[in-house]
Amino acid sequence: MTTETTLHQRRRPLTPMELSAIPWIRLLSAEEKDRAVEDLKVADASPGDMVCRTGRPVTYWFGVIDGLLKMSTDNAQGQTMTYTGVPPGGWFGEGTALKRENYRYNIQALRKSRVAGLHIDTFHWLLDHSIGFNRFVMNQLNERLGQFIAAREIDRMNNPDVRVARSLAALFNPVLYPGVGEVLRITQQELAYLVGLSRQRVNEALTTLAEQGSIRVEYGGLRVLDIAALRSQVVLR
DNA sequence: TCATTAAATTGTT
DNA sequence: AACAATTTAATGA
Repeated sequence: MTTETTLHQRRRPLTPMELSAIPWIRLLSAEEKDRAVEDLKVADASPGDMVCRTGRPVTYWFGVIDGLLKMSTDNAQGQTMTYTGVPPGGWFGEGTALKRENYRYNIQALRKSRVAGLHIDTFHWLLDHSIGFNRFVMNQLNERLGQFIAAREIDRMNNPDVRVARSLAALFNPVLYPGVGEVLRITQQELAYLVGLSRQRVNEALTTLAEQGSIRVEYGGLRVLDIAALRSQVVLR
């Protein structure tokens, strides 16, 4: 089930195409950019691969170039709690990286993904030198706070259609996940894992949302037509 | 490039 | 959980 392959193997430098998928690069000065690019590494993760584990010391600040990751923790009872999915353009772990603590969650690939890593020392160097980078991180922290508050609401809702809608709205967040365009590449099975519902129920919810005109269901992905409608889903019955 | 085949994903029960 | 239908990806001429 859980492959032990980690990012520490199979690391390689970035291609120009991959660099363009990193949202904060453009905010740096030439000197800062050189330093960041020199340090950046990418690795391919297969489904089930752990990108980082709870309790491990932070060595990298991670971002998703392509694919889909899952952020979760295991509670005392041994049950896995999934917090959110991380689609392309998403960067995470800055909270723990700031404090040089240990990772507080597991990050696992849901599908074949390409993950970038910036060493924590370079992360701190950028914080010390780049205003643009600071702005990015601050914005990121603020946006994520809003998302986690929204996530609490989602958890307290029992209506599956609304849960799916709100979770989707979160994944389509353009600030946190600028790599996601009009179409989010995600299978209904993957969404089911993230939301904690059966694939059948997710399929039903997606059909309902499509009928309402807020999304369009496509093979291997979902197209957003009305993000506001997704966010403001109300429990109807 | 095209046709065939295998694999993945979806829709439904 | 199982199944058929549909779409995409892979293969090889």
